[in-house]
Amino acid sequence: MHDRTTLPSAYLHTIDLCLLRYNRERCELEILLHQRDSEPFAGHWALPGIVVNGDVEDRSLNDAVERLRRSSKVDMPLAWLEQVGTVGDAFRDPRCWSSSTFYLGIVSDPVQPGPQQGFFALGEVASGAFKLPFDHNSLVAQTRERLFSKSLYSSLPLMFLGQEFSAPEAVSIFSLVLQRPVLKTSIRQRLLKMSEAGYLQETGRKKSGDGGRPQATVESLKPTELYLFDRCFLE
Amino acid sequence: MHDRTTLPSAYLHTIDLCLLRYNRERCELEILLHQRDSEPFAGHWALPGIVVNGDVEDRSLNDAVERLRRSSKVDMPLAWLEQVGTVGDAFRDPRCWSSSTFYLGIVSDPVQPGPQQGFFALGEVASGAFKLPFDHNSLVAQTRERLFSKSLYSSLPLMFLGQEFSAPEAVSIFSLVLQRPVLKTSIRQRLLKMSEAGYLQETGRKKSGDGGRPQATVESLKPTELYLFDRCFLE
DNA sequence: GTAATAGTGTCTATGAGACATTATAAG
DNA sequence: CTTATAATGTCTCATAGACACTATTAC
Repeated sequence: MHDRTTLPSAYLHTIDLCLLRYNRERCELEILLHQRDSEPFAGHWALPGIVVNGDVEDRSLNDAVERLRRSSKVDMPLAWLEQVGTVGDAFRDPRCWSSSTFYLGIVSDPVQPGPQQGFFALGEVASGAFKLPFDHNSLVAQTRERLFSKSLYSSLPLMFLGQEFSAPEAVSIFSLVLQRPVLKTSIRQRLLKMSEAGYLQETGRKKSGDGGRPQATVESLKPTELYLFDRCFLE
Repeated sequence: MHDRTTLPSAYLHTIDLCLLRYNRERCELEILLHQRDSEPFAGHWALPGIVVNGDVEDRSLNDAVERLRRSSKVDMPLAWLEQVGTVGDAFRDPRCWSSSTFYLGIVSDPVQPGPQQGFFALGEVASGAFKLPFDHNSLVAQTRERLFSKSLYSSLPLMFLGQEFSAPEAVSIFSLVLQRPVLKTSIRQRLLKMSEAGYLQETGRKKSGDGGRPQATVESLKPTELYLFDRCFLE
C-alpha cells in the first residue's frame, strides 16, 4: 500500500518543561522560556526541552528530565515537578511526526535568568497573546489548567513561596493562582490544618509587609510533599 | 565516548490501554488483557497496545488511540477514556529504549471477549499477583491509583454503570472503587446534586434488585461528562 | 494620636457521616 | 403476616465563606 523502507520513519520524542515562578513585584506568575539557537525557529522564545530518542544517553524519562533541569536551558532548583501529559501528531513539528511529554515545574528561589533565558507573563503565553513556536502555547495552557485545578484542593500554590512564608503571602498566591479573591480566614484555617498534620510549623519569626503589622511566618516541614484538603474552594 | 552511528537509535513509543469494566456477578473490577501473538512475550497476557512511531499512519496520538480501540485487541465502545501518563526507560522493553503513553478506559456495555481477549481481576493485576510482561503491572497500578483518587471527588465510577442505573448500584460501584463502604445517603445526595445540575434525571422506571423493594432508576443526560463534587469523600 | 495591615472571633451555609424510620416488593 | 431491601428524614460535625472586631506596627 505505502512505501516501506528498512529505515525507521523520522520521529521525535521530546520533553518540554513549563517552569513557573511567582513575581512578587509584578504580582503575577511567570514562565521560563528559552531562546532557541538552532532550527527550526532559531531565535524564537520557546519552552526549554530536549529530545529523548535519538542517541539516547538517559536511563529513563525521569533521568532525561533531570538532564534538562541541569542544562543551561534551565539550570535552577525546582520546588515542584510533575508530568502533565503527552501530545503527539504529524504537524506540531515541521521536521517530522513528533510527541512531547510536558511537565509543570515550580521554582521558589529568586534566580537571575541566563543569557538565553527569560521569564514572561504566564497569562500572555497561556492565552496565545505571546506566540510560541510548535504547539507550545497549548502546552502552557494545559499546564496552567493543571495548576489551577490542583490548587482548588491542594497546597500546590505554596510551592511558589519557598521554605518560609506568611499567611498574607499564602493568601496572595492562592488568589493569584485561582484568579479570584480568597478570604484570609479560609487560608488561615487551611494553614492551621497543615500545621496540625505536621506539614507546617510556626517559626516565631516575623517579616514586615507593605507597612502595617508585621507578618508571622511558618516554615514547611515537608517541602516536597503536597497536602490535600478534603474540600475544594467553591466557585 | 560511545559509539555513534548515522542511523537513529532504536526507539519505540507505544500507547497502552488499561480498559476496565464492572463485573456485577463477581462484584469486582476487571481489566481487559490481550494474549500477545508476537515476540517479545508471545503467548503472554499483556495490556492491549500499539506502536506509535515507526511507519506512522496516524495523524495524532488521539488518532492512534482510536486505531487501537478499533483493532481486534480492543474492539469495544468506551464510556470513558483519559490519558494517565507516560513512562520511558532503557529496560522496560527487551528490544530497545522505549516509552509508553498509557490510558484509563472504562467500558459499561456487557461485551463478550474475543479469542485473544480476557478480563482479569484488577486487584490481582495491579498488585502484581498476576504478572504481566514489560512494566505493565506498574502501569495498571498507576491507572488504578488515578481511578481511585479521581473517584473521591467526581462522578467517574458511574461511567461503569452505563446510561441507566439505580442509586443502590451507584452505592455498589463507589464502594468497590473506593474500597470501603460508602453510605447510601451520601451517594443519594450526590445523585441529587447531579440531577439539579442537569446531569441526571429520573426515568420513572424501576428495576428489581436482589429481592425487596424495586430500585428507581435515573438516566444520564451528559453521559460523556464528569461531574465534579466540591467535597471529597473523607478518610 | 492616625493609617495600614495582621490576626482573631463568630455566625451561616453546605454537605458528609451516621442512624432511625417509613415504603414497597416477594413469599 | 414476615423478610428484605429501597427510600426518606433527622441529627451531628467539619469547614468554606462572610464579616466584625482586636492587635501591632510605622508615622
